Amino acid sequence: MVQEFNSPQEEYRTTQERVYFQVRDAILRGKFLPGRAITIRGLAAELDCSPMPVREALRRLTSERALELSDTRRVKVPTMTPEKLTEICAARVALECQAAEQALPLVNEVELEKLRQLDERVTSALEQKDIEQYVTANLEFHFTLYRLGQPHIILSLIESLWLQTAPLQHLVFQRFGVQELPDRHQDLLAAIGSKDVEQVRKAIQQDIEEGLGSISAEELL
Amino acid sequence: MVQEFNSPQEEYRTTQERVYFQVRDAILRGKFLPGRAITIRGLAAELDCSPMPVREALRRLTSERALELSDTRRVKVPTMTPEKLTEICAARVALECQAAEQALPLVNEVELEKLRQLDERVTSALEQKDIEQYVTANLEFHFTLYRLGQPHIILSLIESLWLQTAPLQHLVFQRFGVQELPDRHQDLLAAIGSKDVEQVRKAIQQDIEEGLGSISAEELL
DNA sequence: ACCACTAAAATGTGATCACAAATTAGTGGT
DNA sequence: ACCACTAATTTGTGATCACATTTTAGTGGT
Repeated sequence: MVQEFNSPQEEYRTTQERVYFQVRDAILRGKFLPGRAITIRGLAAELDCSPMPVREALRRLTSERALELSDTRRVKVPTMTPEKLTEICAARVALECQAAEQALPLVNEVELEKLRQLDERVTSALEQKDIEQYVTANLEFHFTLYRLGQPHIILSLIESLWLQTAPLQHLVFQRFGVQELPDRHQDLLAAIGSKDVEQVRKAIQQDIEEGLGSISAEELL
Repeated sequence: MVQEFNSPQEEYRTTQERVYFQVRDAILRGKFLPGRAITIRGLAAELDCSPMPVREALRRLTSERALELSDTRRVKVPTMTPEKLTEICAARVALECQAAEQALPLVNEVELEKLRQLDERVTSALEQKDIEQYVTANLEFHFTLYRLGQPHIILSLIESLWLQTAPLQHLVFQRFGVQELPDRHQDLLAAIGSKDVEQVRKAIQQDIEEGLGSISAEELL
């Protein structure tokens, strides 16, 4: 098993917290396959701790719907269904538009420039077809914007939704690549620059619906 | 300690699940005071099990923000701040409008009648100033509507948001009563009856903002 | 009375153990 | 080869224990 987990650079207060973020990160990076079962003892061995902290971390991730419990109580990466995808899409539009609207008044030239740089990393990753880089940069682009309004509660809801689509997203990218992905960030950046709330909402909605819609079109295994 | 917890009528698959719902229910019914610490061993004794299931249930509720961890790792009922309240308000408007919109096409006469009956329970509870009854009926009214569209993911996000305001709501009701509460359900029912999406959204937004706004006006201790 | 300091009790975290249920491996029969 | 059946292993859950940290109670001094 090579480079499944990142070693934690930050210091965590508890083992459980460390495990939580390590597993969470692994999910976001597509290291788990949907449908594959995850074992407490297995993870504990890999992460060098007792089953105890793993249990709590998995319980936490399960309640965020990043993982799910099978009918036999086993923890696994959820498989996506068209219904779930539609719902996540709708929820993301609702919440991310709200977060962006909240952030908009706080965008100054410095922040806008930071966003432009992040967008360049996204497009550059797209050109090089670097999936890993694309996912990371795209995530940072969106969350850098949303974080401006300091929306703690809404942000954690949005994070939960991203966690839920991450495994599928990686699956699709690995099968079809990232070349077909549209880049709506330009529209978004322009809208932000002109402080046009309605345009920002439209751009975010398009970004989300085109991004996840293209997946919806493919078979969902 | 009298009638703090409901005895579980349904059968749960695990003790942890039973404890989770019991504590969750107690929070919704305002049995915990904001700021008061909750101890694992204390709950375990009250709920007649070992600390183990309690730990996992509390971890779960913490990740839903129904409870929070203090800097010394103790679990307590979160205290509300104006910032959090504003955020929850915005998130609820965004998500509940979405849920209602999704439910709207599925409302038939039977469902509408059920909603009317629930609304009567709400107004009746308001007249009798029965806080317990009002909270329960109001919750059922909203969630009966939202559940129609079968929005699993969005619904659990909304539930999380309601959980977060429950303790404060009870606190305010006990201090000021429920007489001043406006009843926007009539507008909502009318809008639903005429299948007017825009009116439904407006009614929900007003219901939420007036309900939580009146709290915001009071001091938040 | 009030406050700093200390000692005792209680608390959260993590490890280990026991056990029932589920999964996997193995076996024999057709 | 294929499938039903059984045995061995693995798994999740819950209980108990150990320990460092925090909280509370108690004490003495001003």
